[in-house]
Amino acid sequence: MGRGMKEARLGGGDTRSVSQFARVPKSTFRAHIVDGLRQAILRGDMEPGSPLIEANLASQFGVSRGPLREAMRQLIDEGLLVTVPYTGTHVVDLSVEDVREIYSIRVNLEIFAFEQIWPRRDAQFRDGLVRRHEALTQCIDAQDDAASISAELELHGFVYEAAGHRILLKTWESIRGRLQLYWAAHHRAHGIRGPRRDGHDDYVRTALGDNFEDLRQEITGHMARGGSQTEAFLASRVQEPIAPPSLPSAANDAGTTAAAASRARELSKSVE
Amino acid sequence: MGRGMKEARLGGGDTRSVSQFARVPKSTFRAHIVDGLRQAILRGDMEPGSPLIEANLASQFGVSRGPLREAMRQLIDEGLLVTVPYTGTHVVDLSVEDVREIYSIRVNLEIFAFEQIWPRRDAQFRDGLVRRHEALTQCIDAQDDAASISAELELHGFVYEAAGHRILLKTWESIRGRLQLYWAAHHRAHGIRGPRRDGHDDYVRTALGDNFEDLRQEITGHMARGGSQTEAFLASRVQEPIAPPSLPSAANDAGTTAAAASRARELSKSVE
DNA sequence: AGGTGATCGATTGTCAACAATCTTTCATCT
DNA sequence: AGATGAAAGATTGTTGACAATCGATCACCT
Repeated sequence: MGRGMKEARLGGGDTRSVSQFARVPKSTFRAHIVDGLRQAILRGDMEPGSPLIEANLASQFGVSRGPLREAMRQLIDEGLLVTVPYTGTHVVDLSVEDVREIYSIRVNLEIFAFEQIWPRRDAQFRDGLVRRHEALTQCIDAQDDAASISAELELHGFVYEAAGHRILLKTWESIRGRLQLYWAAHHRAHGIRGPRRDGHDDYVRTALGDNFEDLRQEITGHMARGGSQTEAFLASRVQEPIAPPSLPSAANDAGTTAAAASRARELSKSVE
Repeated sequence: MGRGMKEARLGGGDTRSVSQFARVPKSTFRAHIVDGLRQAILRGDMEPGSPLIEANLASQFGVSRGPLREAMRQLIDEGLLVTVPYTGTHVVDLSVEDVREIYSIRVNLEIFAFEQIWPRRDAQFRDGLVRRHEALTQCIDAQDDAASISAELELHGFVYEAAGHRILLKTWESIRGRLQLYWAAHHRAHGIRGPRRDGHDDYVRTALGDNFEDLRQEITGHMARGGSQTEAFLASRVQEPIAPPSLPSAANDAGTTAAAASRARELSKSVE
């Protein structure tokens, strides 16, 4: 049926017309779907725990199941989806332990990022940081919570990008998705989100200052504040997945498949 | 064909099963191929930079291209393969910068791992560490270089497992592959590998001691030694790329997430 | 000769159908 | 009734064929 419609779809959905001489990204359906799906998940179009069925998503994206499966596989590796063979794939439902881990390793990674860039901080770095801080403040003033989440992630993410450390950046990106996912859920549940308007003033100030130790302490404290707030919220939920076995190397489990599947009620809304 | 095999890989997690009622064997061709391919790559069956063609591998594994593609996609995400759409997929060829990044972040992650487990070190931890250290020493004495590499990775990996931090562990695993890949190449090129027999004595001693600061310095020094040795090797070979002529270490990333990393990195330098 | 454009082979991307497996439902038995 | 087991429906896993793209080769034009 749709063999000949590929070109039209490809040209229509892409927004890369103004590149001066930038390498045109070789387009693949898979790449587009990864972006679209990730965006849909992070935007909260599908609640944590809700199932994703390949056939539906494939038709919604207008492609066949092949490319869609590969895209899903990538999001699984990113930690945004969890899957059980022959059974189903769901949006990840973060446990208290997960969020705790994210915050704890964030402290470590972000300090490492600053170690990398500390002697190389220049005007460009300063401007980038300040600009993103201002953007964040404006979003908070406008009480646009979704934008505030993105702006805060942009602010922190800028440090990772500026560090010029590819492995570090990739690690951050794999964490960022889940962090954003959690913040979105937190926001939906609590109505209002938490970042105070001056929550990042000290962060930016010490980041541009001359005392690394001050920055280290600020980051530690910053994360501790976010972490405790986070855990309080998660603890208030009754969900509480299975306690991991008391040993290291606890395999991650999406909880009992029956519970997860039956709990999944809201089917996927339109994704586009 | 036979479907009832073993080994299952849940998304993101490892194929570990613990309790007596562990989730069993749901088999997937993809899971088997991922393991087999990874093993082949790490074992050095295919040189860094050599191409992987889907049709050949598919017939070689006795499956169709679908599952094989998904398996390759996972190894791409792990950083063991690099791909260019419509063009080809190759075993990653690490650059000096890559190895430098690996070593630098290893210092950070391993110290973090010890921070996590430091107050919880018990007899089991001590035994595990000592046992792996002995295994490593034996491999070195036997002059079995391949086994030495695995043993050394087992020793360090044990710390990450014992930390009980899933994100940390996954990050380590994503690094471990490339590290092993590099060590194998190093070994093939130099004939003999480098770890002195007593190279880890101080490491294990401080890891089981009472002074965290000593351990921190030992790890930093340990990695610095490995790193400098590494860079000397890579620098010596920088003028002589491998057999495949038009090769890649310049722009080795796919149109997926890795592209974003490199793109962001370039952006931080260029104007905007 | 040097550059230019078409052609061919090889490889990856995509599709639609088929097979295996899981979950649920419902009839059956104790 | 409660448990047990078989059939049905739904979803994922797998396959082989087809289409799009890339790189190299070679004829052709200036």
